[in-house]
Amino acid sequence: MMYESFKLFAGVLSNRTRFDIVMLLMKKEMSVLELCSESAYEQSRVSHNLKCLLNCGFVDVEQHGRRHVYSLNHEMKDLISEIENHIQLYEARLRKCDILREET
Amino acid sequence: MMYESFKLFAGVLSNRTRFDIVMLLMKKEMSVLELCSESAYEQSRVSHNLKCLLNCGFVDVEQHGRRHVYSLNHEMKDLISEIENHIQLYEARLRKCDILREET
DNA sequence: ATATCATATGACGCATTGGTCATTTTTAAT
DNA sequence: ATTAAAAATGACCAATGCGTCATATGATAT
Repeated sequence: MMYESFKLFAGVLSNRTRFDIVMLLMKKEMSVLELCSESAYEQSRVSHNLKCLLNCGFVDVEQHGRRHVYSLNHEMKDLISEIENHIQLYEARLRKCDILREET
Repeated sequence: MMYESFKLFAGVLSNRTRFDIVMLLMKKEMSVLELCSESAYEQSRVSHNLKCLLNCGFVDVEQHGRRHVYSLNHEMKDLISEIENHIQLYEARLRKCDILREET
């Protein structure tokens, strides 16, 4: 079981589009179009990936008129910011292994 | 940059074969054949994935005669056991969302 | 030197994933 | 009721990832 949930978690976030969306939603809740303009990804792309995030419990939606406002699930928010810390550690370790290129 | 390292980390572990190998190496260091028999994966499969794990800094090798003994990078070991804790949290959350099926 | 054991590598094929385009659904405004 | 705005969906295609099979490399023992 452990693995299924890890795979789900990792799979969701190891995609640039979804990762970016999640990071945007870390700041504030947004509608689909707002996410589009902030991310510069096209609408259907954002929608498809929001659906995925919704299915996996990463985000919640609330509908106001014709805007669907997406927010990061507040429990996920905590979890993700903790993961962020770990990743920074991991980054440092990867650099030691010369896996990651230095930024230009 | 953050994303690249996350993707690397997540990508490596969101594969059943590698995940299993890592979990086996959490217990003790092993040769390729030992990993094969413990995991029931065939040799080339294990080798390919060990190479990946090696490239990403997850594991180290030491050669004794014709045995190549793989061990979990000790820094990674800490990191992974911390991640394990988070995943348990995440699992609980996913269950609340009815994403994960109950075990049979 | 040859045979055998342990591991690594390469090439190929299948399956999965993800993005795009076009279209549809839903809601609000006039 | 029609139009326009906002979001969702479906189908298709391209790219990627992964496992398998066959083969190669390296190391030890005889």
